[in-house]
Amino acid sequence: MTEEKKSLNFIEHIIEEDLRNGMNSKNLRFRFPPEPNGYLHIGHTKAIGISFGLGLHYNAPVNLRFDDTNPAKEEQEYVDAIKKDIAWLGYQWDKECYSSDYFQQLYDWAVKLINEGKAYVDSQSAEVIAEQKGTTTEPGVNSPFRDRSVEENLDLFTKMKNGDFNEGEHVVRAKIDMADPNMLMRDPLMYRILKKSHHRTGDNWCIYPMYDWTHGESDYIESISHSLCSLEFKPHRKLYDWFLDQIYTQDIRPKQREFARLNLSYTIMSKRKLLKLVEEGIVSGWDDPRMPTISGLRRRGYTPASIRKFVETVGVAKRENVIDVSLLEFCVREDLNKIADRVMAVLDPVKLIITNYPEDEEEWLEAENNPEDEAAGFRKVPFSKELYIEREDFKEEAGRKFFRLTLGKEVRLKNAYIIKGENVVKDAAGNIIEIHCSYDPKSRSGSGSEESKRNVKGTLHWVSIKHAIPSEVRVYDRLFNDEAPDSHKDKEFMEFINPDSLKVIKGYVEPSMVDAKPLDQFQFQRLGYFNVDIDSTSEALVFNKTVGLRDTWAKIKPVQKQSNTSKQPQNKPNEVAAIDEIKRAGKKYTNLPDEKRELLKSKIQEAAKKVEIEELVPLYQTAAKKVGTRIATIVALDIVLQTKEIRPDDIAIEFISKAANDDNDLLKKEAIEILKKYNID
RNA sequence: UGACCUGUGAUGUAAUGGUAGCAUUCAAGACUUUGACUCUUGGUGUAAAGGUUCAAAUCCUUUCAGGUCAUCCA
Repeated sequence: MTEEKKSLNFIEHIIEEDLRNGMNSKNLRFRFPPEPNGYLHIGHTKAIGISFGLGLHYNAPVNLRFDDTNPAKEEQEYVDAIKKDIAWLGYQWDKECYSSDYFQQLYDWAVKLINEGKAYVDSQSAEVIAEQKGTTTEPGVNSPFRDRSVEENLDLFTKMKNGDFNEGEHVVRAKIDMADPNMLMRDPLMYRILKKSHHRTGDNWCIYPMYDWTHGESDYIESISHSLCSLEFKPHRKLYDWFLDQIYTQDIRPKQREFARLNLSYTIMSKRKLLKLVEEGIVSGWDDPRMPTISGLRRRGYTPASIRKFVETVGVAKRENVIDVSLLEFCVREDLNKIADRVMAVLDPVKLIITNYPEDEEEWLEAENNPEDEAAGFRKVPFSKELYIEREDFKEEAGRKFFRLTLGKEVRLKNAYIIKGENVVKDAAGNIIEIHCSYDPKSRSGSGSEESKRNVKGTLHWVSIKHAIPSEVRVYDRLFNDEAPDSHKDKEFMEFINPDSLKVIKGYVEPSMVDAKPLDQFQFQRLGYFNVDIDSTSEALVFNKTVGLRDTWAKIKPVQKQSNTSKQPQNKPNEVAAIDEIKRAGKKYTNLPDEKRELLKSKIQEAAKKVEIEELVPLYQTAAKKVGTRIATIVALDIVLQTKEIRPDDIAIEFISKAANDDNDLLKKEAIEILKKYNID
């Protein structure tokens, strides 16, 4: 163990405190309890990372427990997939457990509760029980069956177990308090009748325990010390503890603690919604490389180490969060940079002819596999008179910031020679079909000559046409165009699907790639990280783009006018800054006293002069839940209209009217004033 | 109009009454046979108001904002 002082998260603080209070660290034990009803996704990795990370930190065992109490939704297929994914991530569980293994114990304890008058059989319908529950502001009423005798309860429970009743005829409920402010304490269900085969217990049971009755008791059976789950289970804690109180006799008593779940920008995380993407054919399956599932990420080329690093970096706390995908991307790049061999591939080719290079000559030049890893060694790449280079790497003439090939300028071909652009050949439509250039024979990389060391500003990657292997390359973009596709009250997440999330293109890779095997990872130099897809064969190579390289050039080059209208507007830096300014101001707006608010307003107005209406609309939409941002956006819109001297168009009107009907008075006031100003009803 | 939870730069997370730190993003620069990597530098922050204290992000009060809770789901 290193002496390194890492800051602790709040869960570790809790554990440290328990240890200080006399808990033996040998009694520490954690668990990860997935329900086997779907595939694991990046959100689950946080929970996995927390519990298994704690196990590693404290050298404590971590159980993998399948929470399989609902045979209607669960299948063995998912159990297998979950185990595979966790193992792939690099975590080792101690025991493999199943809630279903505890059905008998749970049943026995339920009998004990009935005997003690703490549970009863209710014979009402689901609807009636729901009605009697009351609401968050009104207490519920007792079931007429609440005071059945122990004998009757026992008899009915036995018959339920024996299959004498149909589904829905009876349930078992804990007898707690129908007036408790916590809805979960209002006589929660413990058992329901389900005449379904279970993937492990078969037809042994036709009554199945509910989550609340199962979870804490399972933790107890397994001697879990700290039972960590996500925040939405916070209200369940009271019940968790109540159930434990009924059966608890030993020293070790599990503790439930809750953390905020992971949200990723431009991503959805709900199993139900992911399933919809699969079912509607938006993606090719659960392992489609665009999916946020572990299997999708694996196929896309993400490494276990990068995902573990991501989870670790993201941290643990109790507040709602949205993590930017750029952090995930950073984590893969960081890992792949160290381990991926570099190769050359051209994805958008244009022919380059070296006029003074001998016709039939070919040379096999030495290329370094990975400058970050000396052990990676070298390989040979073939050079010849006719090459492909990236179309984007040539311009007939260009400004001084363009470091690539232009007419009359020199650049280096990576691992090869320095060349100079001479002239171009165009087709009838004016498209460049060939670039002619000359090379400096003495400038070969690694030859040791003066010329080989000459410094030219640009270096291009290339492939020899004769030797290159044509391959399929799948280039992915985010699946959704919206930062938070499932947080809009008035819009379905499906509306934000990016139609260009997959582009299949034909690329040319260097011949060393013949031996590439599925899931092998490479850096296509100057382009990004790519891996070999599982669809790939030795006859037809298929690559996935894992992630691009960081590209500072792309940010400064002028945006080309292209037809892809679905892309978000490429903001110029000062507009981005202005939008940020508005966002930031909005965040504070509602909390300020009036005078300060005026000050903030003038700030917003200043910033608003630099933006367009089109940029305000999405800002308003993403801020659906943030009142301050909505107000700031409306204030900004007002100024935009004024300074540009335009009347609001339909979009703007819709946008203002929506604001005028908002619950927040401040926002309402601002919006109504604008409507008045332009005489709109 | 209840109960519970949560508010720290753009994003995420530290500081447990004592110097607001780290990572990512962004910006500028150095280096470069990858406009990558690496390195240097820089910007933005404790929701608001009041109180306790020598000292408050931290404790108290109020306000504001966000979230969760009424499946025979987990």
